[in-house]
Amino acid sequence: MSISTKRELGSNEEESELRRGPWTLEEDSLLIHYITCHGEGRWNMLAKSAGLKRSGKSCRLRWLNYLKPDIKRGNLSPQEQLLILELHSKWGNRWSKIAQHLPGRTDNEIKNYWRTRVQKQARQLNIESGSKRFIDAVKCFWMPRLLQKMEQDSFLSSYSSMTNMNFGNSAEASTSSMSNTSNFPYLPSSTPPQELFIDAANANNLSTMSSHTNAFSNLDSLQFSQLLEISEQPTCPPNVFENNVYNNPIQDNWFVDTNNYGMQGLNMDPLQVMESYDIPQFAFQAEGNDEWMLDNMGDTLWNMNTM
DNA sequence: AAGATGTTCAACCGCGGGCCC
DNA sequence: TGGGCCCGCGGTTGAACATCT
Repeated sequence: MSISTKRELGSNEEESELRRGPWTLEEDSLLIHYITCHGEGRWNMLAKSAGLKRSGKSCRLRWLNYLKPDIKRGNLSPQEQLLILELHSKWGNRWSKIAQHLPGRTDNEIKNYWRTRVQKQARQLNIESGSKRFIDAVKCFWMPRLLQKMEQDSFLSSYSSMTNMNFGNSAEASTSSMSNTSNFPYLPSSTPPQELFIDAANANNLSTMSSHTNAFSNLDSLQFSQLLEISEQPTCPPNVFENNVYNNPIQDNWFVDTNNYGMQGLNMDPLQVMESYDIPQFAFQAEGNDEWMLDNMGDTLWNMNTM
C-alpha cells in the first residue's frame, strides 16, 4: 500500500474500522441526510461527521455515482452512445471530461459502458480497441447504426402518435423520409422524422404536429452541436476499405441486422440505407488484413442489441 | 433443475495534482 | 520549499445477475 493511501486512511486502527463493500440503506440515508443539510465536499470530515464508518473516498463515490439526485438511471440512449463514441474518439479515456457532456451520467457509467460494450465489440472483431482500425469501424458501422436506431425510435414514436391521431399511411411516410440525400454524412436526409411530421401536418394540423419531438429531441444544444461536428469528419477512411470494388457477398446483409435485433418494424433495402446515409459503398477485401470485416460485419456483431 | 460461463456495474485502489501551512 | 492533506481521475475487481448447456 502506498504512503499516500496510508495517509488517507489514517492509522491501521482507523483503517480496520472502516467499512467496505456494498452500501446499506441506512448508510445511504445517513449520507443523503448529511449532504442535504451541510452540502458536499471535505469528504473525510463529512464521513466522520455523518457517523459513517466509511472513507471519505467511498462516500464521495457513493454520492457522485449513485445517490446524487440528478443521476440518470437506465440504459444509455442511442444519442448518448453516439456522443460517447464521438467524444472518446476526440479525448480518449478522459471519462470525467466526457461525462461533463452527458448530463446525469457519471464517468464511472461511461467507463463501464466503454469497457463492457465497446471493447467487447473490439474483442469480437479481433481488433485492438484503441486502434485506428477500430475507430474507423466505430465511425463507419457503429455510429450509422446508432443513428439508424435513433431514426427508428423516432419513427416508431411518430408512427404511434399518428396512429393514435388517425394520420395517414406510415409506410409512405417512412419511404419519403428516407428518400433525400443529406449533407450530414451519417444522417439520412434532413432528420426524417421531422419531415415525416411535416408531411402529416400538411394533410392535417401543422400546429398540432409542431409540438412533437424529432430524433434529437433529447439532445441539448451543446450535445447537438457536438453531434454536428461528426458531420465534418470524413465518412469512411480509405485505409479500412480498399478501393477495389466488387460484388460483395455480404452486402445483402451488412448494415442490416440479420437477426433483426432491435430492428422490428424496419424493413429497408440495405443499399437504400447506405445511400440515404451517404456512406460510400466501400469495397470489401476478400483477402488480407480486412478479412475480419467479412467474417464479422455481416454477422450478428455490431447489432443493435449490444448498443 | 442445476452448475458453468458470461456480463454488468458498484465499489475499490493507486496515483497525480492542487492547495494550504 | 516541502510536507501533509484532500480531491478527482482512470484502471481494476468482484458480487450479483443473466444466459447457456
